Amino acid sequence: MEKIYTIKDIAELAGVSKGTVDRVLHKRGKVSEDALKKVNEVLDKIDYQPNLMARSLKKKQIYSICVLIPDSANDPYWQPCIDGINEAKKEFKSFNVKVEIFLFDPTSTSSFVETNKTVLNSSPDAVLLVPLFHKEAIDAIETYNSKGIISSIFNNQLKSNTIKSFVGQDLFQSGRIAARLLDLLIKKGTIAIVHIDEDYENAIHMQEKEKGFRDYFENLESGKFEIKTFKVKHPQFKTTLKEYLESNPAIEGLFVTTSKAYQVAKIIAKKPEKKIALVGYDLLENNLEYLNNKTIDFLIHQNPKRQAYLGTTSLIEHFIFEKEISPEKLLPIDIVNTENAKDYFL
Amino acid sequence: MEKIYTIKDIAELAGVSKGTVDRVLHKRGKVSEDALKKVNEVLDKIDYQPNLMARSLKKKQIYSICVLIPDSANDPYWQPCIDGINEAKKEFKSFNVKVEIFLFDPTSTSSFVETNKTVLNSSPDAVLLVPLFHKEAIDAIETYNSKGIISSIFNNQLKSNTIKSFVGQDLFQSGRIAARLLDLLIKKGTIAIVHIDEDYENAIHMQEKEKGFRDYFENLESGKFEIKTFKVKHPQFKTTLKEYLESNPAIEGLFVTTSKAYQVAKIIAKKPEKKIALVGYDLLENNLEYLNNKTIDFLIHQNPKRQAYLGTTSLIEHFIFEKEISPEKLLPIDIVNTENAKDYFL
DNA sequence: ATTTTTATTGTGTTCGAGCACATTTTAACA
DNA sequence: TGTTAAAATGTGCTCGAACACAATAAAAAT
Repeated sequence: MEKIYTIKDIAELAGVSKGTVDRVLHKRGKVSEDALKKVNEVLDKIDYQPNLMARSLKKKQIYSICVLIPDSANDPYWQPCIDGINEAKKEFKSFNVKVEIFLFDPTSTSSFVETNKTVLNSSPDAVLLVPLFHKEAIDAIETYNSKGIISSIFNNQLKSNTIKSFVGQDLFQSGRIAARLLDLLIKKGTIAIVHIDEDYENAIHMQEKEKGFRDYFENLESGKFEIKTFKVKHPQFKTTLKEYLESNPAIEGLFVTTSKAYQVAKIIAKKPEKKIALVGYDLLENNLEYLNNKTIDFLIHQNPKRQAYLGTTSLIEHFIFEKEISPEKLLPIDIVNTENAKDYFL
Repeated sequence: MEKIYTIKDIAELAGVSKGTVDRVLHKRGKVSEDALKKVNEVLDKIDYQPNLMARSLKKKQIYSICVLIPDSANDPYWQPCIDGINEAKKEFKSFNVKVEIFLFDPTSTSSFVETNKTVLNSSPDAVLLVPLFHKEAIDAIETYNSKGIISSIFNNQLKSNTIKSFVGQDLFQSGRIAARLLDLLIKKGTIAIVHIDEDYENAIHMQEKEKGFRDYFENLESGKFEIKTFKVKHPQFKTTLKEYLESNPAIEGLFVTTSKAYQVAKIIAKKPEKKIALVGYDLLENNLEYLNNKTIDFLIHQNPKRQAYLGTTSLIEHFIFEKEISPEKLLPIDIVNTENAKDYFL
């Protein structure tokens, strides 16, 4: 256990006052070359670690972090995010940080824009957001950046060099995993990728998952599988899918790229004459129900709670511990079946 | 954002001095009923959260935590634990905690006992240990307890009411997961549970995994599977397993209950005439090699790094944040295949 | 040489909790 | 009632870093 040095120690070792040491440490100038040298010599010899307790006790500044996430009233997928953020808040409650959650309607672009405006008005030190709307998110982040506000994103990837950090999963790989699981479930046959409820062109996550999924089978070269894509939006969903399945009786497996696998499960559960393998995303209650009755074979866990937690803590720790924010944090892609589902609710 | 109260605030609100408030908060006595009432009334109205920065700045006591883990020179499974502990150390380096790692030889009971003696001599505030040897671990924990030293365990479960906390996995469930995966991999046939390299009677983890595994198939009632058990210890391992497989040609799947699946893989990889499904534990390099060439189908990740990390941080946070130590923390049981293996190395 | 200006260095206070010690109040006893 | 013991309460210093401000030294101007 090596000695812990304080500013006072350094001052004594260098033969100057603690004020001078402080000026050197913070590069505030007003230090003679002679004194600078003396202090730096000591600093080179020892490993000075400022006492963060003392620092944050003294510093009056309260850092403000705003988190923008979709309202879970519209999509239960987002519910765990709140828990993750609150967990981070609780963990750092004694520190000088204020974390505020702002909800927007995931079905409304203008709601997203408006919420960003509100956030901007409160002029926070950092913003963590889910960039659900590509163009609008880029704009918002640009604005934050121009005001010196740090922005991080999670859940959805976005290419922008003003973003400090992304927390999420490798969606291409995620698609490959789904492919591997379906490869295992059915040894051959036709598989349909089902994109529901979101606009394919605007949903990069769907595209990435599809790419990864197809990539797996292309490299397999077995020729045992045929992959199709099926896109559908909500209102007409039920009948459309039913028709699609009836006109494609060769389909042995389905890969649902969103958290809406339960909607598909509802339909294929009614056709017990033939078990269709089904892989989807996210541990929503509805999904778990069909996982447990084995209509859904596997769910891939995107761990929104942990994403939100890590996104928040990395910002908090940046401010209070001066930790660097890692530009990309990819979470493991958890494979969930009947047996380990409950483990993921910590 | 509700106001943050300090002891001084409370003193003013209650019309007493901060010394009195301090006595009430810490139940140090020497407070008149009248003053006690006044302070408690204020305390009831507001939500006082002591400033942990100020507290740990003032408190000079350095808490000492010792961690006892098997030496990874003997078994690479333990290597990640060191990383997990160091991560915890790094995270809390500014706080008044000292974490020391002690290694023991996992093949030697006396090494375990000796290391515990060394730890005891350093009289730490808490001990986190891997109770590899059942009886000796109970004894050690008993001794720690009598000296007022908190003890937590991880990786291996142990029933003892003097233990503060266990971090690990539900091994019964873990066995069920392996069963589910093999059920999926082969639709019928004989499956052997392979216990290698450890003494079955002393290794509760093996027993629990076997119980869970058998439980799954018993409740299946399909009659499609036959489950056998095969125990073997190191030296003669290779030839014995080969003979066993030859004399049991009906075997379609193997479940290896330890991290030594690669040893089994080495053997069955040489019999390409028939693919035997193989499920094992832990992301050792050797295992990953066979996972990638698909000799091993699935690995169950026991996440030793996270176990060690959580075990350590829960003790640290107990001391510096006065957090309660949860008696049991069960980690998710991660299913790993070729596609998501690399995700688990953060 | 003396004053003024500027550069450099040192001192002292603050943050909030914890605790030792000083001071005041109350009770006990002669 | 006065004295002493005991109980209750208040005061003030400390932890380490940050920063304002005072103090000193050096340089420039008169």
